[in-house]
Amino acid sequence: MANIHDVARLAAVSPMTVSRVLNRSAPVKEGTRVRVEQAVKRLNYLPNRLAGSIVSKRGAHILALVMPDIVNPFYTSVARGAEDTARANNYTLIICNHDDDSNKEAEYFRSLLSLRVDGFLWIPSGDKARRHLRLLTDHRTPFVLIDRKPKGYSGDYVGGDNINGAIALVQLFISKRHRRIAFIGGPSRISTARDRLTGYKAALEQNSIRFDQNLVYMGENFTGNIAEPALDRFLRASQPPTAVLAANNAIAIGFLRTLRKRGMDVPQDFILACFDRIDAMDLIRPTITMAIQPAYNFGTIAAQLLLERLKNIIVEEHRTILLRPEITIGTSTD
Amino acid sequence: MANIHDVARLAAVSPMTVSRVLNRSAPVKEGTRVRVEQAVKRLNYLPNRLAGSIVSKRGAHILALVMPDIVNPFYTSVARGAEDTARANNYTLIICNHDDDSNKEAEYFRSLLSLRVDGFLWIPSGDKARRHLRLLTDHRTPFVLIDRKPKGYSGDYVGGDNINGAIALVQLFISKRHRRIAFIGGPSRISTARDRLTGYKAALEQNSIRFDQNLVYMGENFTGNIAEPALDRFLRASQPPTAVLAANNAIAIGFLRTLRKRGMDVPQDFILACFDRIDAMDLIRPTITMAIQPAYNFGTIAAQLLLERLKNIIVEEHRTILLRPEITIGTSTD
DNA sequence: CCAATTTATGATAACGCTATCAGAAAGTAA
DNA sequence: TTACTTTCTGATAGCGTTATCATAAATTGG
Repeated sequence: MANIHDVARLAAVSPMTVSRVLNRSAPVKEGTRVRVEQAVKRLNYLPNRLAGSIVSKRGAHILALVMPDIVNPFYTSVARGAEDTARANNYTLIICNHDDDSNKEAEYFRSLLSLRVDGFLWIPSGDKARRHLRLLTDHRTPFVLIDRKPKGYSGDYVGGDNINGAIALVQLFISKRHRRIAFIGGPSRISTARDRLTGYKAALEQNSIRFDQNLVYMGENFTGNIAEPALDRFLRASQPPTAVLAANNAIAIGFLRTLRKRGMDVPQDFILACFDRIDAMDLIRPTITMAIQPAYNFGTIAAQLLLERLKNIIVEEHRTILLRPEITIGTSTD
Repeated sequence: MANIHDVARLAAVSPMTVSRVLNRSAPVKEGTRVRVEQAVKRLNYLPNRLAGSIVSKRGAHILALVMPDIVNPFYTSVARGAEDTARANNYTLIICNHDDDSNKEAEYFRSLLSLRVDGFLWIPSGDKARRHLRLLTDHRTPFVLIDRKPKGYSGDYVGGDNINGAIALVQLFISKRHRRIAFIGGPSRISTARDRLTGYKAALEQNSIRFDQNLVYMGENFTGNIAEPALDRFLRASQPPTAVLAANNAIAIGFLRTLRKRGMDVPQDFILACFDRIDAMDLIRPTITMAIQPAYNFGTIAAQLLLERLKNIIVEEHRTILLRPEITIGTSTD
């Protein structure tokens, strides 16, 4: 494969002149430039970004997105937003799935830091992930957190307004005269689960509804698998709920699936609402109420913040961007 | 940030010895090794993979996945399979979305070759993408194609058996006594659209049903947007269809959505089947028949083939792996 | 037309690492 | 002990670039 010396030889200039033509890093006389460009074309030469980044100490223009699981459509949209923004700024994006496993996450960080990626977009695995922060700051690699905010973290962050989103959903239930309202959350080591629970409690309190621990199920993960034990718990309650708030899309789907398996359905047995979009929801009948977060924008905005840190100069210390979810009322809430 | 010289100094050895400890590339005496490891730990040193790859000429252990759109759950699963396999082999995965745009695709290839990625997993944008093949072979970067196979391509490939999949679906319609069967395909520059059309035609022929051009709509893309014009076309036919085969999940969803918008539904007005999974299909009523492709395995197998090329030695020239879709019969086909 | 600028180009060193060879240290055999 | 292996370690060079400084060429002003 051709290198910069081959091009230089063919164009009868020094490698340095080739470099200047390719990077526009200094003016080069028209005629020389054309000769170099022809040589580049002739040899099908593509400069080695790795080599360049080593000596210029500028990084190879790579961003990493470390996140739970690309298969969940919510995260997929975040990834797409990040990728589009990265590309628009001539960065390449690496995507890694940690499956909410802090050790897997740690391995990725080591590997990516070793690659000298320019920066991280990061949906952390949970509060334990705070231990990775040191690693990133030690290696002076900037990062922006997305969606989840570990306890005590105060750096750049882009996420949703989970507390008010949950309040709005519960309020909706209450406005439909429901008072036995259940909550299915994810693991409480993850901020989104905590915040949505907080919102749920706050809404109850605002309406003087007594909080009942039997109507809350915090699962070991954010998947549909936790819906069945949650339902079991609710049905065992002395006064079972009539409305259920699921902390995310996957849980809601799991819940609906479990209901139907048991011969129950929405809205006759429970009314249902959840966070995040469910694909093709309009085809499911009755449709579920969703607090849809602007996932794509999570990705674009976070990438922009990160790129600012990379390009600039100095920006404000800590920036927190909270985006409001959009509530889509489903027929299952009637 | 510490480099290998810093570690060497602290451990009172030469950089070369540090390198040997880190890469296990040659035996190092126990005591020395321990000193080096302590120094590495003390300095929080992570070797620079970029620098290493330049001199060892081994690539930085990066694979690239160039594909249409990570937002479609089918491709998402492919990506996840690829990522899991890459990780298991200590490779990092870069994901790029070309949106079926051959120019965007070309830009990515240039950028990724410049990064000296070790190999490509590639779901091409269409037949025009064949022009990029030269670029890859010129730069001696191995690749494996997934899902789509441009006309005339004969290298490594992992995909689905689209012809027989389509035949099976049409056969299913016919077994339910349908004879006016329509097909909604994607652009015919994409092999999956072509092959599914081929299967559709073959099944008709096998059953002595005359092919009717008015019952075929080949859209400009693979999205749900093409469903509406397709339906218009079908309804204008002298004898409208009673069964519809959609070439992928997105088109089927678009079709169902369009139907309902117009006060029609499945299965009373049409029965419906499609390729690829639709998430939470079991919640949609009636459910649609799907030829579900093992997308995750597309990713894992393709990555394995690629890694074989990278690690080995010489493998067979051209390998084609065709995986059969699994047909899930939906109630809409009753 | 000559000096003083400005613009264009090249030579050299360095980035952080590893391949390679050479030499030192340790182990073995006689 | 000596000679011969074998094991370990280091010096050097070089991977493909770019930063930096130096010099050559072109341009400007008087």
